[in-house]
Formats: sequence, structure tokens, C-alpha cells
Amino acid sequence: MKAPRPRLRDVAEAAQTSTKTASRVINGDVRVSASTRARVEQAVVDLGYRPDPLARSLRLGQDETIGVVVDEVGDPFFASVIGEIERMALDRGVSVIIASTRRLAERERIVLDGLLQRRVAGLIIASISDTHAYLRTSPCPLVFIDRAAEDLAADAVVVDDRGGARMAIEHLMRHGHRRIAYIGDRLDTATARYRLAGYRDALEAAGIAPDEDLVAEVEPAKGDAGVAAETLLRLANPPTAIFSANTRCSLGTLPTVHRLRRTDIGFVSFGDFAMADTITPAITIIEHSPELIGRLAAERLFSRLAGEDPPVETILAPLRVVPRGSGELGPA
Amino acid sequence: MKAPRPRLRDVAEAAQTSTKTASRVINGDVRVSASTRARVEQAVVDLGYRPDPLARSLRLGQDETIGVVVDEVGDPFFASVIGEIERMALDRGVSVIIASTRRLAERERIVLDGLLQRRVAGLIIASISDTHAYLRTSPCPLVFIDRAAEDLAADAVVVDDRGGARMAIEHLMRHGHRRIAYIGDRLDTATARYRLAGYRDALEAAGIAPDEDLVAEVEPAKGDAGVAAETLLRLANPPTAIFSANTRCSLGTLPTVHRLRRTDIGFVSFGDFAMADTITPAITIIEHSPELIGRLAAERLFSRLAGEDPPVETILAPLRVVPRGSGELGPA
DNA sequence: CTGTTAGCGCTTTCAA
DNA sequence: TTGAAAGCGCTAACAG
Repeated sequence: MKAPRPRLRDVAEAAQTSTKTASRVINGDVRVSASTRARVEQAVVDLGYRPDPLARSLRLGQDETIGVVVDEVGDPFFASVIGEIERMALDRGVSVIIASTRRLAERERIVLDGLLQRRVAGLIIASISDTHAYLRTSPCPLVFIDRAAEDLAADAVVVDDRGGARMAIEHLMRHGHRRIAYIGDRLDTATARYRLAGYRDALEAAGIAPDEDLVAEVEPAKGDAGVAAETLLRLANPPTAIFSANTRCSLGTLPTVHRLRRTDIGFVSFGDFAMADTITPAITIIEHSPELIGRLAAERLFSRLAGEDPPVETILAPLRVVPRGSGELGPA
Repeated sequence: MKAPRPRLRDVAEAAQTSTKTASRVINGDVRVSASTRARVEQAVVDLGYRPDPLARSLRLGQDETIGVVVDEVGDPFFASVIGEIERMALDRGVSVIIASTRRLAERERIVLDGLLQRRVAGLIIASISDTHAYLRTSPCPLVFIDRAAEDLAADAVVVDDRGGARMAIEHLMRHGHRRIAYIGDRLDTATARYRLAGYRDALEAAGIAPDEDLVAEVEPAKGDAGVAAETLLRLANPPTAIFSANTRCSLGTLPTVHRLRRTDIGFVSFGDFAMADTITPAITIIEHSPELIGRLAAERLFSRLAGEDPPVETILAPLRVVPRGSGELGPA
């Protein structure tokens, strides 16, 4: 019952030619006579031949697969990014291997190593690590997302984290806030550092003295954001507004804000999330479309894979404030 | 700069033995003398040798990769399922290829074909298609998730869709509702059919005549759920409660419910989502942990990959009502 | 335009 | 216990 899959040799035999010629036909080589080509094509159809991608990759030293490495697939931001990359990949018939680092540099190393070992054609990476020396001689094109690789000349698609954070704070200040809290990830990543810097920029530009009590850096893995929010709100001199530096923190913070019935507080989230527009008040966000980031990254990668060789570039995905209510609340 | 990666032959040479013996050591074959083994192991370390997974797969006719096929990675339900599968896979050092069907049977076919062609070691599939004849002689173990393959004797991890939906409706009835609307996907999938059936079961058991005006089946791809909700709420004789048959529908419906200021309506969602607990009123759900489904499916697959051969089984992941407010509101 | 030969890196007969 | 040789399915050289 289990017919072994036809091999190229079978096709060649059926078409009364050599494997090489059959191979040529299959790979669209022009230098094959029309009649031979027709015979081979017929044989392919008759036998239901499908080339073996493994053998092909082994021979070519390269795979038709791209790797995508992110913090965590379940993270809504990355889920959207991946969705978009995958869509574009599938349209081109290339498959995608996803892997998560779980925000562990060590794990990132292992995962990337494995992917390289498999000779993926290209890599899209949301790197958690600071050092990419071992990628310097990467045999395949690399596109970084969300955070650029600072020690490597490689393409990246990022947002202006610092500027975006600054925008958020300025937006809140424009609505009268002077005591604005920051809730963000611990500063393992450049992204986190830039966003905090943007927060500080804005305060400084407004001549507001920084108050370290208002800066909460939480462990990304744990659900600490809610605890941090509670601490902030219970301060003797509490903030009148909160800036959440990423979606995960927003998702962690808001339940606490609501539980404490402090929906009067100003709130801006860096990054959108489900229901942000539906809860009351609706959440003002700094929009940085994950789909767009995914698309830009994939486009870049595919263009390199197609042999184009544009200068290495850090592409800035646009960012804008989407006012929805929570960011326009004034201080009490 | 570009040191070619060491091959098994290099290791063998360095250890002054044959490739086969080196191979034996690497694959943990016992029948190798201690001294030879030590030399080979030393060589592996010295050269930084890493076996080529491609060549290995080609030779073995099997890959150390598992495939996961779902509707869409961006779907929060599947994102969580995948996250869990991936976690377990990574722990075992096997990589995961994700692919989406976008709910197109045709695409599912292509995607599965490609995966099989790559000789993946196993497959976890949220199938959108009704026919899996071509999988009957699948060379690798298959575990279906979310919906079982009805024409195939294969493992599956599902929830009791019909019972769960019934639970939801009974819960609403217990709080006084008699006119309960259903919003769910068009009936392409068994899941959708079962959930609608459960809805009907409950009404019938309660002696409530079905009203087809209260049943809205929406196109999963589009954001039709919101429109459907508006239509329902504007009915001359509107429902006092809505049952949303899946997370996507809930995410589509709730913005409309809030926009129309109809948060007085009873609401139960099949499936949890971000902020469900935070919006007002908080959303009562039928909980079916995607993580658990992912874990059960992965466990099953890995146990088969490990050579165990338990009888084919459809595993039912548990389901329960989590009351949070919206499902406990009585009719006006 | 076509075919023969070699070999990608690995594992597996099968004999020593 | 070990090794030589064959070959997984494919494609690149290089003749013809």
C-alpha cells in the first residue's frame, strides 16, 4: 500500500533521459529541448513526483526555510509579527521555523545555532542578547526586529523607542500631568533602555525633576507589573498618570488599576492590545504596528534572498499617538 | 575567516578511526571501546563538531522536527497552544515548524504536504478540512487539536464543544435568560457545529423554542461579529444575553456591545482572552486552557515519537465555567 | 542540448 | 570492536 515516493531517477527513466536532464527541467533550466522537456513533465505528472527538499538542501548547502526568533510566540506583539512574516513566506512557498528565546541570551544562542546548523536561508531575529559576534560571519542574511544589533552591521526594523516614549510623556504632560510614573521591563534590552530614556528626556525637557519612586522596572517573565502598579498608586505622593512601556506591562497593570478603581488615572501604553479600545476609559496608545514591522522585515529578507544587495539599513517603522481617552484624562 | 564546519570525517581523522566508529560514538552506540570513544569525544570537542541535521535526516529518512499546523499564528488561542508546544519541543531539542492554513482546506493540504515532504517526525494539526484520506498512510504520528479528524483514527486533544456550549447556555438560563443569542463562526468546522448544537441542546432541554433570528454565523476572517451583534441588539425583540462561541467572536462582539452601551446584556464567551477579567462587567467564560491543550497534544506526540504505542485516543481537555460578572447579569 | 561521474554529510550493511 | 564501501536524492562539473 505504501508506494515509495518516486525519485528523480524514476522520472528520468520514465522520460527516457538522465537524471541531470530531468533535474534541469524541474529547475526550469532553459537549455533543454522542447520534446525532452515535455516527456519529463509528463513523467513528473504521471508519477506524482515531488522533489525531496532535504536532499536538495543538502546538495545546495542551503534550505528554503527562514527562521524567526522571538521572545515568545505567545506574546501578542510577536504573534502578530510572526503572523505577517509567515503570510509573506507562505506566499513565496518558503517555510518558516519559529523559535523562542524566552528572553534568555543563552537560549538565543542555542536556538540560532541550531537554525544556522540547519542552513536556513535567512533569519529574522528579535535578539535579547548584546553580543552577536558569532553571527558576524553568518552564512545567511539577517534582519533584526524590535531591537537592532548594535555590534553588527545588519538590517533591522525597529521603532523609535526613545522618541515614542517621549511622545507618550509629552502627550500626558499636555493634558496637565506632572507626576508621571513609568512601568517597564528591567533594562536587559536596548528597547527598554531607550524607552526609559525617552521618558526621562521628556521630563527633563519640561524641567520636571525626576523621581525614582515613580520608575518601576519589572521582571518581564513574571506578572510583576500589577504589583508595581499597586505600589505606585499607594505612594504617599502618587502619580497622576502612568506610562506603560510595553504591551505586556499594560496587560499586567490595567487589571490592578481597575481593581483599585483608579480608572481616573492618566494612562498611555506603548503598543496596542486586544480590548484596549473597549475598556473604560479606552486606552491611549503609542501605535507601532507589529504587522508592519513583520512585513518590512520579511520584505527586506526576501529582497536579500532574491540576490538584491541594498546597503545595510535600520528601518524605522512609524509611530504615532492614538488618543482614546485614558491619555487625555487630566490630573485630579 | 570562514572555517568550514568540521565534518564527521574530520572528527574520525583526528581520532584516528573511521567515520563509522565516530558515528557510533556520537549516536551513543555502546559497542565502542572506551579508549576509542574517549579519543572521538575529545576530537568532537576540539573541532567543535556538530552533526549536520540535514544529512542526518536525509540518511535516516526522518527529521528531528515536528510540524504544527493551525488556523493562524496570530489567533490568541493558537498562539498560546503553540507557545506551549514549542516550549516542550525546545526542551527536547526538537525544532518546530509552524504553518497556518488561514482556514483554507486547500492551503491546509499544501502545507501538510510540504511538511510531510520534509519528513517531519510528527505533526500536530488543527485541521480545517473534513477529509484526511491522504493522511491515512501518514509516515509520522499525528495529533489533532481543537477538532478531531472524523475520518481518521488518530489521536486528538479536544474539548467537549457541545457540552461546553450547553454549559454556557444553562448558566445564562440559570440567571433568568430565555432569549439567548448565539454568535459563532460559519459552520465550516466541526467545532462550530458542535458548539451550535450545544446551544440548541440547552434551549431544547429547557423547552425554549429556537428562534433563528438569534443565531448569527459570521465569517471568521472578517470582523463580522461586531456587525452581527449590532443587528441582534437592534432586533424588535432583542436577546437578553449573548453567547459567543469563540474568542475571536468575543473580541469582535464586545466593542460593539460597549459602543451601544449595552453592557447590561448577559454575556458568556467560549474561551478566555486578554482583559476579559478587567473590562466592566468582567466577562464570564467557558475556560479551555490553550496551554493545557498544547501540552497534552505535545505529550502525546512525544510519547509516540519515543516509540510508545498507546491506543489511539481522543483526549478531552477539561472545561469549566468561570463566572466573572457578565454571565450572572439577569435580564432587564 | 545531453549524460556521466562525483559527492553534499551522514549511516548502514557486511565482512574482517 | 572496527572499517570499507555503498547510497539516501539531489545537483554541479565537465565532457560529449
